Amino acid sequence: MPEGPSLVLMKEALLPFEGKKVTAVSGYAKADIKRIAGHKIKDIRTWGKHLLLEFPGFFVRIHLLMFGSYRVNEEKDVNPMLRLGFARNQCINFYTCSVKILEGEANDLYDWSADVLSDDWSAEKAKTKLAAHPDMLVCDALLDQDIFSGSGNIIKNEVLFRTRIHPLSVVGKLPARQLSALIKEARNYSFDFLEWKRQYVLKQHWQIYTKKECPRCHLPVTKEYLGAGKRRTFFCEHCQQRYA
DNA sequence: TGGAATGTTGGAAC
DNA sequence: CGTTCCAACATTCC
Repeated sequence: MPEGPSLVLMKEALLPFEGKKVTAVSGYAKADIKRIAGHKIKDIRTWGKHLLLEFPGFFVRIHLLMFGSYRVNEEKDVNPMLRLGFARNQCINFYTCSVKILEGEANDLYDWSADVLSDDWSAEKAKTKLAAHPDMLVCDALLDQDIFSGSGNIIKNEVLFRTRIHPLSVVGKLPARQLSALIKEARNYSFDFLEWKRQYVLKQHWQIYTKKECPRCHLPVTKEYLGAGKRRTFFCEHCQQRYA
């Protein structure tokens, strides 16, 4: 489910509820979700992997983590973390997710220039942030939500393959051209991901993620658990150059 | 069949 | 006390 592009699709599915009043709230989320009742949803937006439901004076932040899911106007067999009821029996259900309520306006708390899918995305700012972390591995950089908000493990793997950069390359050692390509492709692949996911054909377009053989040179793909979070990483030793 | 995983956090352990 | 590690998450996939 949950890399940035999947959140954009979720937002699209929820858009019909913008401007609608929440008439009932339930769920086992620990946050004070009752206060949502009676308020109209002012705005629905995303920041990376965060879904933001804006109400007057506060907003709800939903993160699907690894296993989260949602349903519109239907129920799953498990209890929802958060259920929002509307007129005429309409509802939104969120399952197995993180729900937080934050005070004020989302605009005051989020920097949309970090969101790889945002109209406000700034490649320049990403470059500045990367320059501030010269020792960081590129496989970690592409998972850093302050630099590439919305990028996840699939995007990481595919972007590194497309740019032919080895995951253990060091940010500060990347030649300017490769650094620019990395930043550009993080956004570019995210939009490909979005459209492929929309068409239910995402998986068939994976070039390296979960693959056994490199599509370029046909040598076996290497699979290792790399980076600070030891995340699953697929790469081609032959086609992806290591800058270290 | 069940181990691993598109993710993050909170708290234990050191 | 800073850093690291790991479990947990009313799950789903292959």
